[in-house]
Amino acid sequence: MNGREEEDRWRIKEFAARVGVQEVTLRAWERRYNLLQPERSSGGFRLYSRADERRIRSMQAHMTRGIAAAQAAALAVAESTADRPPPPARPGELVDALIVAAKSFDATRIDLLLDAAFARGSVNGVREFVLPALVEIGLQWERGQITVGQEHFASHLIERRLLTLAAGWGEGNGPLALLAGPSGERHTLGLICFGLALAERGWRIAYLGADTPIDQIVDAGTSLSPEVVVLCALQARYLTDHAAEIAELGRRQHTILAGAGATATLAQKLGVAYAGGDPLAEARALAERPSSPSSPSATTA
Amino acid sequence: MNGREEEDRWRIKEFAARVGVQEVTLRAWERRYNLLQPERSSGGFRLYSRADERRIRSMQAHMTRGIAAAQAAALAVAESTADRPPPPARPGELVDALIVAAKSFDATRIDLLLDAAFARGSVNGVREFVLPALVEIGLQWERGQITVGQEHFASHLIERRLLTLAAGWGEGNGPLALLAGPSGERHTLGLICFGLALAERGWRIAYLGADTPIDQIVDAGTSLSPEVVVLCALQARYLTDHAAEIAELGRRQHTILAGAGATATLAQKLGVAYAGGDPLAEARALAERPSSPSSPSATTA
DNA sequence: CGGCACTGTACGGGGTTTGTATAGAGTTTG
DNA sequence: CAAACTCTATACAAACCCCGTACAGTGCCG
Repeated sequence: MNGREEEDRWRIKEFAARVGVQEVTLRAWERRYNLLQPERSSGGFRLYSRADERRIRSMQAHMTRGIAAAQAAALAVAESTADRPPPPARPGELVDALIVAAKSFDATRIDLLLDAAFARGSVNGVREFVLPALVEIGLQWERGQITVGQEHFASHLIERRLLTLAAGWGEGNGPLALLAGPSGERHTLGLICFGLALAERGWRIAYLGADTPIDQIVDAGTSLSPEVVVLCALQARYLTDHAAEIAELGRRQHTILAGAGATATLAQKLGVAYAGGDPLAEARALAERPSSPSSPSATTA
Repeated sequence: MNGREEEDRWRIKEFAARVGVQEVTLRAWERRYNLLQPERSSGGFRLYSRADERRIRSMQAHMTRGIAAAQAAALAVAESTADRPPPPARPGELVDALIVAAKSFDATRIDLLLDAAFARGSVNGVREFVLPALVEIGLQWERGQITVGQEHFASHLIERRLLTLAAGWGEGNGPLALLAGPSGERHTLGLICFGLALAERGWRIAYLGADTPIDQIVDAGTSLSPEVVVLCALQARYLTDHAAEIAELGRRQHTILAGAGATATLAQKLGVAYAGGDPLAEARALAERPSSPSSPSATTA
């Protein structure tokens, strides 16, 4: 974390744990894709560096986008070889710059920053930048370092930008996902991220936005017959307030609860699925599922 | 900004899911229509590129309009083979080329064309190219010669590009203009053009974007105290819905209504100014006015 | 009505990719 | 020195993918 390039070196076991890839697999990737070039100890042990970690992470990011291992590795290598004069200023700096821009109502600047954030692909931008920025903005707001207007301004712009990124996500012929926030809920960003991640995998998104009455969601559901319906709420009450309707919805459509307001137990009680974590990871899991399970009853807990 | 050569490559399964066409069918289209030319992995697996995706989407767009597969494929191939290298010089040709690029979902090509359009200055590019292109796109859309998806695709790209052009328009010492679209309004291009024209004449721009709640505009207005506030809406109701607040805003700041949704009578009723025409001309007129009229009451009809 | 072209899909035999397992031998470390 | 770690090389199996051919449904035409 401190500015200097610490000469960290990890042996394979620790490195494997660090990046979440099995040791065998690390060796295979090194051999097959030439992805890693760890130094060696005098006795021949691999010593991985931060650069290796970056390559692994990059490869993983590409794989979550649905690119096969070999191609993902090639991309990761190309990236790390390419001259990168504008090192995507570590996320923290971007977030700070964003806050400054928000304080002076400088939408153009914010858009530029978002450009930088998304330069490496929208999903990565969201994960590394947008989500952290939102957290930070929320914190500053709580601490009174930023006004409601500024907070709205920034999140509104981010939302608009994400929606721009989402241009045409309703087009095409991929499987269809219906996204909505139940009525009362006003936050859309989690929902949009979910949608972006799915769209990146070729899904078609029907986006109803936040604060949508359940019956309207049901309506849309029956008329569009999507592969899946995603309800995202940051507070449980927006879901529990409509428990009966949601359960009913779940009986007709494959339905998923997401967002901080959702819990596995609640989902189970309502007989619907639950996506608890990071929207990006959840979307990937969903995209990888065997598609169209004709009986929409699985309460995958 | 867009020199990325790190091209994604998808294997057939992912690609099929992405474009919503079965794998068998993809192979058939490749064989029968010569639509796709995927690279091959060393072992012979197909590796599809973005260009392939564009061709598929273009073909699908044609098919949804009722054209048979073979013809649709031929059209898609023709579009993708169309004059790629020569970035045309005459405005009319540029517009045509843009439409072609939009039809084949070719973002890179559109960016290239915009490059050419803006080579002689942003405002000229806007007047001679972007505005005519938007008009033409609208016409083709009405005539059913272009799909909604293609239209959105193009206008989002143009918007993003214009905003990039607008980088730094908030800096300097000129008079400050605050630009915003009232909530509900989602179109930004007119607003941005207005801002670009003002910026060209030395104005500083604070850009809040479209779909901004009025109270937030007021907020920003009091904190930035601009020379003028410009509200742009394509439909009258976005203005009339907030008549009272706008009138109130007009009492504090020199306020201008613009866009097709604004009318002289409406402006007069709200006690604010009105800019009826082409954004570029209006911006010029505004810039030429004797600045800071200390009594913000002129309802220039 | 019988061809006929067009299209999307099915099948089966045979390669590829990729994560993981195993075995035997060497290295680090307390 | 022994326990814990690693190394290389080889081997697998599951999931993927390739190709050629065949087939059924549809719409068109003589």
